[in-house]
Amino acid sequence: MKPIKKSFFNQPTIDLAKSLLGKYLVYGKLKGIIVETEAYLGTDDPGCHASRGLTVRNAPMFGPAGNIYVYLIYGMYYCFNIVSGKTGIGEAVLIRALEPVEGISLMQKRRKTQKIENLCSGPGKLTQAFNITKKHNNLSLFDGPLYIYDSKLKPEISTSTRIGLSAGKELELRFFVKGNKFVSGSK
DNA sequence: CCAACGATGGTCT
DNA sequence: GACCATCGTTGGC
Repeated sequence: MKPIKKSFFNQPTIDLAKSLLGKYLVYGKLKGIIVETEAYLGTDDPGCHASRGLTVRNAPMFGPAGNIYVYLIYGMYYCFNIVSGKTGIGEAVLIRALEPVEGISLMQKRRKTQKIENLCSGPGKLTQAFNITKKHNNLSLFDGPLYIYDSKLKPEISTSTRIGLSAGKELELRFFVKGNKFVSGSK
């Protein structure tokens, strides 16, 4: 098991959002299977942070594919995104949920719960479980400490509208593993 | 079960 | 000063 090749991130953002399902997110001894993602499509997508052009906050989204974009939401939680598309267009994939695989006891400690289904089943939960913060903003997935590992899993993919948006909510850009109990909102 | 709501702070107007 | 790509708790049934 090793980090996925760089060319994997060069596919179109919607394809990448689907392809990431079933892959591993790895940080030290922590590992989880990506089971839920959302695509954000640059300046033409009203739900995307990049829709109003380059700002201090969204600058990492305009960087090269495979970089990391982390931002603070509601003053308390971080969201973890993988930058996608060509440099300068502001696209990214939000990682919304993971199925915990390794390092579960540490995740339980950080999340203050024993319940496995509640460790990484939401964008704010998984960053808490993995201790992903603003210090990871604008790093790349090739230089550590965070990596995407390849897998041979071929999950069945379901689609829906994105969650929590006020603009662009009609677009079907959320992708998740069908029937997986670690997807957000599954309780 | 589920709907409503408050916490909390950076970013942008 | 308003707006969030959220979550845990509360209080109703």
